[in-house]
Amino acid sequence: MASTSAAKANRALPQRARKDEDKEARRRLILDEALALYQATSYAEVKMADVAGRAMLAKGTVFLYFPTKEALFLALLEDLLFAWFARLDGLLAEDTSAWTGPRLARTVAESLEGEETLTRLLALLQTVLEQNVTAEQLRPFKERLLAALLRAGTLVEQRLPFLRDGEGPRFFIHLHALVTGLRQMADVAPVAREVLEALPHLAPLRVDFTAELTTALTTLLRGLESR
Amino acid sequence: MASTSAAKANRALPQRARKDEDKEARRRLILDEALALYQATSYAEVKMADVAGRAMLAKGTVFLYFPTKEALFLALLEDLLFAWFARLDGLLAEDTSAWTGPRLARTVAESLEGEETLTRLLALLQTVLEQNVTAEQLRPFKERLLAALLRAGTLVEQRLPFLRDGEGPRFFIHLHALVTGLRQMADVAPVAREVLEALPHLAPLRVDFTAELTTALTTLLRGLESR
DNA sequence: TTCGTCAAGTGACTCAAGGTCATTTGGTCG
DNA sequence: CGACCAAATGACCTTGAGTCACTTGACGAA
Repeated sequence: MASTSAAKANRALPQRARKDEDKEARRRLILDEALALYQATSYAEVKMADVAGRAMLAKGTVFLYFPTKEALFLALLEDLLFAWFARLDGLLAEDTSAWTGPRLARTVAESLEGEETLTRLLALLQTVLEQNVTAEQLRPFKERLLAALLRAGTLVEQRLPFLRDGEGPRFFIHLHALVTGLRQMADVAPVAREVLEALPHLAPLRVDFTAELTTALTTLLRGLESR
Repeated sequence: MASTSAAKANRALPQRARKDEDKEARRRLILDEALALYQATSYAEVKMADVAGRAMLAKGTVFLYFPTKEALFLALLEDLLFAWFARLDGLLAEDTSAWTGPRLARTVAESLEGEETLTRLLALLQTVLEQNVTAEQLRPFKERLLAALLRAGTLVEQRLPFLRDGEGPRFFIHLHALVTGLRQMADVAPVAREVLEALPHLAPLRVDFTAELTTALTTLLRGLESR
């Protein structure tokens, strides 16, 4: 548990974060350390004690900033998810001419290419993260999600002339489902990976996330276009 | 933890299951009790001690039949999943004439209509169940899955003339992804349900599993047909 | 029928990890 | 400079999965 860059950032902070900005910095620090651990392992393997250790804080302190492990990871997901939405909005706003289905499919799939952490967290959302969180913690997330969904949905409807009213947001519902499902299939647990690699004839069960998402979205949009 | 029908079945068994058939019956009993608890609550809320209690067995005995909680639920999923595949195979074999995309979409979606437990477990597969299971336990599952996928995929290719080689199995990959994702969105945790019900404007975030699966599959298949 | 054997069954125990809280202490302000 | 108080601490609590030394019922042999 060597000193990390984030831990260094911590030492720059006063020992007690009394100003709101210091609190925010410490919160960020905890999120960063949790993220680093999660990227290296899995949700179950990330221990709250380790997060605290890496951030050079006592375990109890972490619980001052996040009431549960699930709340911590929900906050992490929130950061990544809405950052992605913002980036996608940018891509959709860049070119206001009419788009083709395949172009949208590619744009979306590629925008998720490097977002393994985001998509892994997304797959945890309903089965894990929403399990130990209060309604008060969940509400703002859902509110932001809806807003982002409607905004991005509207943009998509503007780009794709063949979309009918309300099909933009629905596109994102299906996207969410596909991302969740495909990420689970593509990013298998070490045991599963071992099994799949040991038995070559199981190759059809292996899934390339971006490739599969692209074809699924392309097909889905072609289906909408050809009515 | 009153006596259940399965517990009654247990009492009909000898106290020690020495014959293979008795062992199998006891194994089934444990699975049935775990299923009953899971249907009433959630994976996290099912305690191994409760499963044992309902089956009128000591906790240690349950671990004689299933090495981990995850292995128990994987076995449960295996039962339900391959029973469903068998039923779907039946439906696909019933009428050997050419099918339309919407017909297949409806058939599949409806065959999953009453399978909430199956689809909920499926959504747990990669994020939870494969986490604490050995490769030896997982291999037979994956083998059976591949076989079922190829068989059902072949049948689908035979019914839908517009499908190209290998697109039958791929259809099931996408189906798996959609089912996993949509189930997670439709079957939200109690907290999430509370939030969504308290705030009517969040209605767009609610998902009707069968309806959404049907439209997604229909659109997907139309996309394949219109090339 | 009885008895020895041994695997099935048991439940008290261990262990790990999330979460709590009485106590300590550093920063701020009068 | 000292009092105050919220931030920080870490020993402790709780819960639940999983273990294992011991008990016991089923069955075959005598």
